[in-house]
Amino acid sequence: EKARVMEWERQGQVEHQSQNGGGLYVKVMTDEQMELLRRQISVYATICEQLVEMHKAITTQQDLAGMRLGSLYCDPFMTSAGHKITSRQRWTPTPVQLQILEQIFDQGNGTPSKQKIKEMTNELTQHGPISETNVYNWFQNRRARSKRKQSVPVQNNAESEVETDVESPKEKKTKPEDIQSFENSAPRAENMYFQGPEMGTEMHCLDTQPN
Amino acid sequence: EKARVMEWERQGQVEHQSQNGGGLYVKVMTDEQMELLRRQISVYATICEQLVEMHKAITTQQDLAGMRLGSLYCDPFMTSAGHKITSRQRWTPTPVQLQILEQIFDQGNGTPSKQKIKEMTNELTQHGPISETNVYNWFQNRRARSKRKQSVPVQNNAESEVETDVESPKEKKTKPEDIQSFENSAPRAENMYFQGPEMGTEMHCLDTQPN
DNA sequence: GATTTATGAATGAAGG
DNA sequence: CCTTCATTCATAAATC
Repeated sequence: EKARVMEWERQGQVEHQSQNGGGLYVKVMTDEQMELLRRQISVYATICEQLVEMHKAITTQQDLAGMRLGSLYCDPFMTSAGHKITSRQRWTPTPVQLQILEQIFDQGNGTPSKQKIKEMTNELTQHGPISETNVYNWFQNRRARSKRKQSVPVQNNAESEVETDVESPKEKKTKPEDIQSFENSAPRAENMYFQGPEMGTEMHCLDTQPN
Repeated sequence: EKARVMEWERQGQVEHQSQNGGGLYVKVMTDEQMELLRRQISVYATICEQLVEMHKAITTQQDLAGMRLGSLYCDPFMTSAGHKITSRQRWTPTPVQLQILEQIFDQGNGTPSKQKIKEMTNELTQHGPISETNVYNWFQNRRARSKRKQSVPVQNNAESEVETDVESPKEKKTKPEDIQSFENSAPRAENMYFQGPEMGTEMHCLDTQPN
């Protein structure tokens, strides 16, 4: 039942749109499925809101006592896949950092100058460890990869080698610019974009000020 | 407006399926949009889990139990949901594709150029769904893993440590020690808020599974 | 059907 | 900038 949300992903038919000569695969979902999704998302939104509120209240009232409970959360489930915590040897942007970076990136002001990077780094430091090199690399990678960011049409190959006479259904990476503009049409995406699993690394240290 | 998440609903095309005689309207979304949605949901799921865990820890510890937030744990899907709510489908090579790929790989022609990948993809499409990205990834992984396989079975002498000595044959590897200056300091919970909790309206307490 | 393994994919960093 | 590599994550497949 937990996978109900994305159920449509599996049962949804795959439509072959043969417009423009080049085929384009798209997923199809019914209104029912969409409504289901909408509800599920709403649930999450509400829960998050409530939890955040509560947590705020609790930590505030607890702040008086000056209790430190940071390390207490460490284990619960930041290891969603049962991995070791200490294995990080390379920088990983915190959710907040990611948000900020994405935001700046979306402003499309091309390559950030060295000066700008310095500023950014300075700002981002407030949200976690980061270096100018990290920022620089991030922008490099982000730009480079935004080009082939086209969604990979991963379709299940239920049966082996069906001779589908398709030409090249998944090559919609015609122009990077097109994709770019397409991405812009999904506005708030970046604001919510935290890449789940890594988040735990930051969250568990909820104590605001280690004295 | 709380319906931002469903933005794709507006931009997605609407397909008219005239099957069954009676027309049936369905929404259409691209893979990219779907991936976006998936991530958004994943974000919520993770945040919820985190918050719940933290909250549990706090309330358990201080035991003052003044606030009754137990109702928040009541959600049926929270406990079992997690990251599993949104699952990504991934490409799996068909036997024939795999065979071809292995064959090409064995020819030792190192890194396949972009052009070569395109050709291969084109060829492999005859034997099942596949994209250039898939091919690219496959070669990357194949090479990386064949390299790693080599370095492992080298030790057969008087050996005592068999746990952390599987270093890659590189010497420029970073320090194995995790002297990382303590993950991150204090990412306040507020930082995790997303500017759109207002999208939940019709939902309050879960237990919504339309089962 | 719960765990473990194999492997496709994501990404930070280095090289050119 | 672009490409490549190393590492990690997530999940399909395999195993128990």
